[in-house]
Amino acid sequence: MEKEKLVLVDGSSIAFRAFFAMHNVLEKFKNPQGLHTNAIFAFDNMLDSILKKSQPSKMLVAFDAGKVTFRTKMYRDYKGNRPHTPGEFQEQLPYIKQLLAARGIQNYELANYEADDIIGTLARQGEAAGCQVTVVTGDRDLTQLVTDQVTVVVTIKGVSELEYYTPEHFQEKLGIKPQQLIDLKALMGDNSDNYPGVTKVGEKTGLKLLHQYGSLENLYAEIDGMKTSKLKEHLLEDEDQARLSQQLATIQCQAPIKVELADLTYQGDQTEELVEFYKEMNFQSKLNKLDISQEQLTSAPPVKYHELTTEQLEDWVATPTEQTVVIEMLNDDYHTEPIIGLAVGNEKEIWVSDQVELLANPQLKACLENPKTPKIVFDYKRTYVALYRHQIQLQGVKFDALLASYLLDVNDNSNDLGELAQSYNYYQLEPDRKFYGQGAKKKVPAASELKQHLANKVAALQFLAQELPPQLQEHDQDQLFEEIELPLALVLAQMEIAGIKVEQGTLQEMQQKLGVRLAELEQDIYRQAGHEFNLNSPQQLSQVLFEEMKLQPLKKTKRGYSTSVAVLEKLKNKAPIITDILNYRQVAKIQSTYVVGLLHSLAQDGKVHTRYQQTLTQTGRLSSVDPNLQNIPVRSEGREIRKSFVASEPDWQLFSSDYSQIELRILAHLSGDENMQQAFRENYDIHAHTAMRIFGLQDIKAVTPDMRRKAKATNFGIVYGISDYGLAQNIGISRTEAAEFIKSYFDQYPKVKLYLDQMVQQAREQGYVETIMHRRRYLPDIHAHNYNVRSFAERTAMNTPIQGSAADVIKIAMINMQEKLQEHQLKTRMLLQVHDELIFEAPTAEIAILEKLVPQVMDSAVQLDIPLKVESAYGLTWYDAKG
DNA sequence: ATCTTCACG
DNA sequence: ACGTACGTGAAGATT
Repeated sequence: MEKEKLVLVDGSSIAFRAFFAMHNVLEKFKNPQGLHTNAIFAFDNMLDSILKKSQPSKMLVAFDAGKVTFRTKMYRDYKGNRPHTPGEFQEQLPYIKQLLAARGIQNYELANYEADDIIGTLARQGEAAGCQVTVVTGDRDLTQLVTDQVTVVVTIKGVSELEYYTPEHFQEKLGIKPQQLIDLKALMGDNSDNYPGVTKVGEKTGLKLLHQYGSLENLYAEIDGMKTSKLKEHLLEDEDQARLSQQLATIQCQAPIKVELADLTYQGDQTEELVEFYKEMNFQSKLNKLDISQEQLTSAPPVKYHELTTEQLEDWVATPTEQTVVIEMLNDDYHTEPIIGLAVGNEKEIWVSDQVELLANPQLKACLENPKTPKIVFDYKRTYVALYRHQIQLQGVKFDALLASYLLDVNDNSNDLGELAQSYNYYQLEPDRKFYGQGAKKKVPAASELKQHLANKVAALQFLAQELPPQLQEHDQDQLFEEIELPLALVLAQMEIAGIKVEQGTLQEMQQKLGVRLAELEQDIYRQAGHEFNLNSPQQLSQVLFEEMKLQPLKKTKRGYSTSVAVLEKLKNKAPIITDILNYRQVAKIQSTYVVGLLHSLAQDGKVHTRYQQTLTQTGRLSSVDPNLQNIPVRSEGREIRKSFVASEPDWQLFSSDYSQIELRILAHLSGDENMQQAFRENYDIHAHTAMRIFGLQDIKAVTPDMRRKAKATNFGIVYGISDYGLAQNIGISRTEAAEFIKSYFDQYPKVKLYLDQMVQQAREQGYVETIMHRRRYLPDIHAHNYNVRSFAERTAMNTPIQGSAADVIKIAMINMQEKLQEHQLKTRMLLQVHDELIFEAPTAEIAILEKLVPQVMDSAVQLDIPLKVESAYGLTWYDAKG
């Protein structure tokens, strides 16, 4: 028969470790009642990994009962130097015990004894009963219990990195037997438990003594034979302390515990209790990991629905009320994904079908296209594009729960209706990740299940459509939602559908040429290295450079030495191979990401249709995927890629307009700094103007290119949330110099300084910062104890209102622009947005109109205290349409 | 799945 | 004393 497995956990030390392991997210892990939950969460993670690894049949988690123990009676100062445990930790302990109950695990504490003693006692009992015992703790003291039957697992970092102490490992590590640990501690004392041991004896000396004498007992028996030394003096002088420390270090293995081995049977998760507990703690991810049915998660009856058929449509159309619309696709790319089902619902009934042909029904089409029938959706843009592919132009959308949830909190951006509903304590919709599975296991379930899922989506959406609008109002975000994000979704859908034409031939030619160059560079590099290797592997490259060629590594990464451009640039003059590598890197990047990547994204119509992610960034910017058209090269030779982007019709051209220094202008506006505002009003070269001011020059003509470069970097730094270190890195000056730059910058633009300080202050006081259109970003880390984490939040507080307001401005401009194009009945199409730039395709005949219209619309998007500036360019390709 | 690198504003 | 500039996405290697 297999041995019974007993797991004993030092709950006190593990909970404490768990708390600090997730201390950096302390303020993010709070349940709706304001209880901190980080230690509970991390503790549960640790339970998962123990249960998985050990598969125990018996288990117990022991806790310290209080500060007073038999050890404090022996020695008043025992653990007397422990700092006060934080309240955020204390409050979680009762819940950790509740968690244990819900997971079917016993916990126990005993007055006057520490968790260690309970564990020691049960470990010996378990051993005697023939169990295989595993002890889990954050404290190395417990390793004194190690035997062939008792393994002690000690957490090294956090709660995930573990060290397994078997007799062999213990021997290897310390060179003594586990039981000798007690005598070692008797000699060296314990700082964290605050007992002294023998003066001047630490781990090294202690071990040496034990190797020589075997035990404390023996040492003092033979101490007369020891030759005279300071050490001997200390040993004699501190004998009492040593003997006391020995007692303190000894784990009591016969504590008068009131639990028996037989009580410790591991029961397994108590599903109902655990579900309630996770709900109370707001542990959405854990709820979803539980292997339970929908019914077990919610007590409500299943959502009722009708099968939507052609005949049913008659009834449905007859009642034209507010409709909730769900168009389902399995994967992300709605430009190509097939629709697998649809559902509609009003306040009375829900209809569902997996028959996509229904979309050809004229009545259904008419209803979806009727602007007077208000619609509720989740992801307007996705829904619009999917229906557009079925010749339906969705109209009348008045609420998008995805957009609303993004505005309410940009942090939880799961983009999943089920998860969103759960965060509002609505549990009748499984998240898609769980319903469809993920990775290789992802698939569409049987029709009946799918239809129930879609009906659940409608119901959840109806719930959210009630829940979210009042919150938008409370945030003062009605305008942002109704006049910006919602109409923008339609504009973006139209841009994505239009797509931009890419000349396949141009790219293929580039692919040829670059392929030849890459092969040459590769051979050159192999020759210089003396052998072939994988040039794309930073690991192998650093082997060649830093080990074989003995170049000086300048920077470390997590896995080895960095081979980034910054490093290689500095090594350039040490070996000719570096230049070739840099060259290879640049060309390889262009080839793989842009030439080959773009060719893969080319659709049947010869165009690429990116998707703009409207609910992703923390600042309100858009992002672009599949392909990313917001990072097509422009600074280097990769710019050639832009020659393949062309207008889609003969005698049309590409036209591009961009805001000049929009972020600095917004800073000038927001801060109200007179000096900066004046510079923009007078239309000075802003970086030169800054240089003149911070270098104390009388005339802008006295500014050298290098001064301007540094001033430009400083301006950027200000926008990013300045730090002397960051600025120093960027322009290659010392930190002291950078600090002087910043000081003189703030002297010249005093209100900028004031404004940035205010933003940090505001984040501290109200927990978030805002853009001019009330886009909000919460910054819980602003209170972090960790300097780095806190500093990051402070820089974010400074940067987000600037970057985010710029995003607001161009979004408004895009909506207005689309309107103007229609109003003037222009054929011009808006195709791309690159943060501060809009790209259009236009008949050559309309270019002259655009040259006036686009800048006019863009710079009047919002009224600021200083003018906005827009610059335009056009040409046959995107390469040419760049000023 | 995560890391490293590098492209953009 | 601490060690970072803000916001993104894709490719390829490695775990």
